[in-house]
Amino acid sequence: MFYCFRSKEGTGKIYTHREVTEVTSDIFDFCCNMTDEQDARARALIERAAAKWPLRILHVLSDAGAPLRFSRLLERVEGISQKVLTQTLRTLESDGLIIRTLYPEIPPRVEYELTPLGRDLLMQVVTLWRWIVERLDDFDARKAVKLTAAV
Amino acid sequence: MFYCFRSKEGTGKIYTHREVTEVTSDIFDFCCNMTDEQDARARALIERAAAKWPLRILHVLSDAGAPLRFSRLLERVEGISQKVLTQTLRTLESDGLIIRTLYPEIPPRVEYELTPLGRDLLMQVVTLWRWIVERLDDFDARKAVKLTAAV
DNA sequence: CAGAATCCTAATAGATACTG
DNA sequence: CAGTATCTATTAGGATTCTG
Repeated sequence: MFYCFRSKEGTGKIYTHREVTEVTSDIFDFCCNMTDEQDARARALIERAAAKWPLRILHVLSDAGAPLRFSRLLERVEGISQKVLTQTLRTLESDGLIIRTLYPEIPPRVEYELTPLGRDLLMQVVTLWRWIVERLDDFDARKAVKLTAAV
Repeated sequence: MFYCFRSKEGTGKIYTHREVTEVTSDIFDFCCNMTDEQDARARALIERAAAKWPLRILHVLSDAGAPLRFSRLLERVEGISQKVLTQTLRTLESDGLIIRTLYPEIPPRVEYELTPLGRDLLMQVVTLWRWIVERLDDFDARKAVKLTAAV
């Protein structure tokens, strides 16, 4: 998704900021100050979380307010295939966003539920989603203006 | 990316919230109150913006602090091909995130620059990115705990 | 210079059948 | 029930060539 936000001008130094973007410089200082390891890990993490289904699954789990079985998830996450659901749940689990609990009965029962981290990540993303929905009408080439003209 | 955050239980009603998720209910009320059109448009928009290259391109433009020519973008967005850069720029332009200016000289010169909307979207996303980087060590299955146990 | 057009591949998703 | 295994279809993206 986001891919490396660090500036990679050889040394990794950030490009010079002009007046017009000065307001954002602390944000990009943060990008610049990440270590290579942080950058790589965050990048991999977000690449996984921003894939087609993960956030939808987190939302369904949050909505349910209780652990859900595999088959319930398959019903509620409309359009997902069983294979992809399995794959995605495994990834979410290994990232610590959900917990998988196996009850060794016959037939087997498996329940998935959010972790606090998973819930918090979802809330962060919904905040971004809300920001976008509120400005939906602005995302239009006909309303585009140059930064320099606007400041 | 995020895909439909609305609950689609037939009528579109939101699932009942249990105590444990009550804190998030206003956020999900927002999801629930979106119209179908808002949902579809936001979904399409985010699907485009969350693709492999768009945010990287916005960041390079922001970093530059000035309009950049096509060939400069091709250099600075490391790893992108000419075809994909062209495609992505067209999409960003039609969403009002960047402005393309053609100077009809010979040879032709084309400059791309951020719009205020593009800059703001980038900042929103970087905010999310920062939130994630700060919690990077928590994204680990070994640290996962159940929500009910944690609250 | 800034692209358009074409061809090609590599990764993903979907569908289906099978199993502890 | 909750998967795994296998195959096919789709598609994003890369490499190359060409042009106003």
